[in-house]
Amino acid sequence: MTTILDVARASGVSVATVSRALRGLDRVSATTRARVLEAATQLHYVASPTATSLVSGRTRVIGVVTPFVDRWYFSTLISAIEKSIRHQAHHVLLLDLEESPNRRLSLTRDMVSKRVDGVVVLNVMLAEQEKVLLSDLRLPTVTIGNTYPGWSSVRIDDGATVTTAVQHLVALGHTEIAYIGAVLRPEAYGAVPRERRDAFVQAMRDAALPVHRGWVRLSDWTAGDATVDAMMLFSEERRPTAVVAASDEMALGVLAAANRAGLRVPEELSIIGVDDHPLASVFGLTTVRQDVRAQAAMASAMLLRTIASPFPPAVEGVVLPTELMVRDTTGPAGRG
Amino acid sequence: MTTILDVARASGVSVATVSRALRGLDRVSATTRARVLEAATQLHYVASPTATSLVSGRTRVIGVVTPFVDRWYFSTLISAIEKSIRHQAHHVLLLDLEESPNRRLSLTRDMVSKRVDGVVVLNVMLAEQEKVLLSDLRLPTVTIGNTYPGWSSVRIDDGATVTTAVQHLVALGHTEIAYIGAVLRPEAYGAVPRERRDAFVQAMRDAALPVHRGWVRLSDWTAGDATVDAMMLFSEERRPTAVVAASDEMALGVLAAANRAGLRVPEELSIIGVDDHPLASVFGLTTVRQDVRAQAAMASAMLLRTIASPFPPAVEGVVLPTELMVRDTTGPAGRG
DNA sequence: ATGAAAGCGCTAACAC
DNA sequence: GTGTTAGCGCTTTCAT
Repeated sequence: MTTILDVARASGVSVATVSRALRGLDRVSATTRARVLEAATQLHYVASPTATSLVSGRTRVIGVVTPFVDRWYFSTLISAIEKSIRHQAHHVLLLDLEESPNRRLSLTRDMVSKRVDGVVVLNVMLAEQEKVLLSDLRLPTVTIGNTYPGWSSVRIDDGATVTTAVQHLVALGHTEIAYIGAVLRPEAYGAVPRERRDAFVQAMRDAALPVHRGWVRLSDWTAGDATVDAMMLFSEERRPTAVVAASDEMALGVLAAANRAGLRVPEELSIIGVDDHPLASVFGLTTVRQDVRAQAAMASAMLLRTIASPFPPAVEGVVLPTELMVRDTTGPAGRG
Repeated sequence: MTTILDVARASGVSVATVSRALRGLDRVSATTRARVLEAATQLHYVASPTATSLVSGRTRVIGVVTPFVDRWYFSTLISAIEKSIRHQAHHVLLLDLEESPNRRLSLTRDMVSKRVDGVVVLNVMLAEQEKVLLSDLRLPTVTIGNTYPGWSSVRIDDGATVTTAVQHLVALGHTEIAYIGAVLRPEAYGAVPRERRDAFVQAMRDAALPVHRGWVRLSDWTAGDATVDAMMLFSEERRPTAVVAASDEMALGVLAAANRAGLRVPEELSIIGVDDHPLASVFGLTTVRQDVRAQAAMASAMLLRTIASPFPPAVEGVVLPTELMVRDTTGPAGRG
């Protein structure tokens, strides 16, 4: 490994000058700088991030706290965060809290302490202790999806997504509407599932429509689970004419179930999701779109700004818009 | 931030003793160790990874070089790698090479130099220069999917997946078989697309079946692209009775296209994919399964072993088995 | 404009 | 068993 000392020797100056020259600081003559750069390139010199961090106290690493890394919403956020910060020479350290299907890891001090300059929390429901940890450490924190007092956040209006979905169906004349996507594990998914579920109930009430017993199904937020739920729904005597799924992945599960049950979509069953997952357009799924990458970009920018700023972090809450994408899985009621 | 010195003062010993005590080394009396531990806990002490790295020369960070982070195959690998190394107190640094739809970043010296202890390369086709870089840096490297001389690898027999798929269809009596998943950008996807495509042609030849002009479709390895390709296929006079897709995501795209074109599956069209994507079982997609998480676990274990070993890395090439999963999208030919 | 030297927080070699 | 001390590779005063 070539060190700064090697470069210094090769260019006949001191390490201090090399440091200045390479970082583009003042008080280095043009000729010296050229010489140093030459030597550095020659020797393939890269400053040790470790040593730089030790002296500067900054790691240029952002911790991304996430309940999953292999689900679309989360991997898309992670991807977009990385792309937003790479240009500022920052890196992503994965802080994956997934442990097993029914348990998650706690965010602990040794995961973040002296390791990261800031944290982006992706839609997990943090325990009090975990929040205290980040606060104690004075780590600038921005959340995506959830909100916590004292921290900046970027999100969509989750209730509104489902309200929009219900209103779309109501406008099509549907009255028999079921909902898939209530939640089993709030600590893994944050407040979003509850918000969407509550919004469903409220929107139905606002439309003076009944919410049938058993038509608000629990689900573990996966397509497979949603398929099972939908099959239950379809196997009963009285069937809904439309289903609102709290995510597109679940909506696809419902679509698959409908296919299997021989229900024509949308003639006999309308389906609407939330997200605009890449497969939504492929399957012609009507959905309420959210811009996941934009949320990641905003959150990253806010975090980097806070880290760079000498002032105490300003708390801002950004709510990004969503958009109804009418495609082929929703249609007028009463054609079955 | 509390440092080792704080702990030393609090427990009335030297920093050296604190260091030994906390790391469970010999030559520390039980009582002293207890006192140090007590103080450390009290003060919420966590050793600075930065300082430790500087002196040890090891970062306990593994770089994961990937062409995408938000696609199923890659995010699943990343997730599984993280879970395999977290127990050994190692972390994942994302080295995301995705830049824009049609270009990727180069792996550069400053991404890895002095930053990571080893690298897992996920199915990217590295340029000569990038390989030389990793070799120069003497970074232990394990690849998943691709193989390179001199590096250990974990993969499946990509050709065999497609051969299995073709043979399954042939056994069902199909003779008019199309293929979706040839490749546009080898540098982004590695050798896999070509291997699968070649295997298709060979398997057809072995079965004495013709490969029709235009029935080996290019695709950018996404469901959306596959849908477009499939629609082209379906719009022609002569239609295949079966389609082999090089991935499940593409197979789902074909399925969506079939739905749209009003083709009954599997009566009028059989579809088979590769992967066993979570949505494959949901949609009843017949596929050739690969165990992505197992590949990640093996590769991680090999890499960690190499890093820990004082000996020069042994090069091993592991090939994991695949398995035909017959579901509902394939059926006998000639029922359309 | 440049250099000498202190120090970031820790580990390891050596002394006692 | 425990302490002293010399670095690890950089940045940053402070001299000159």
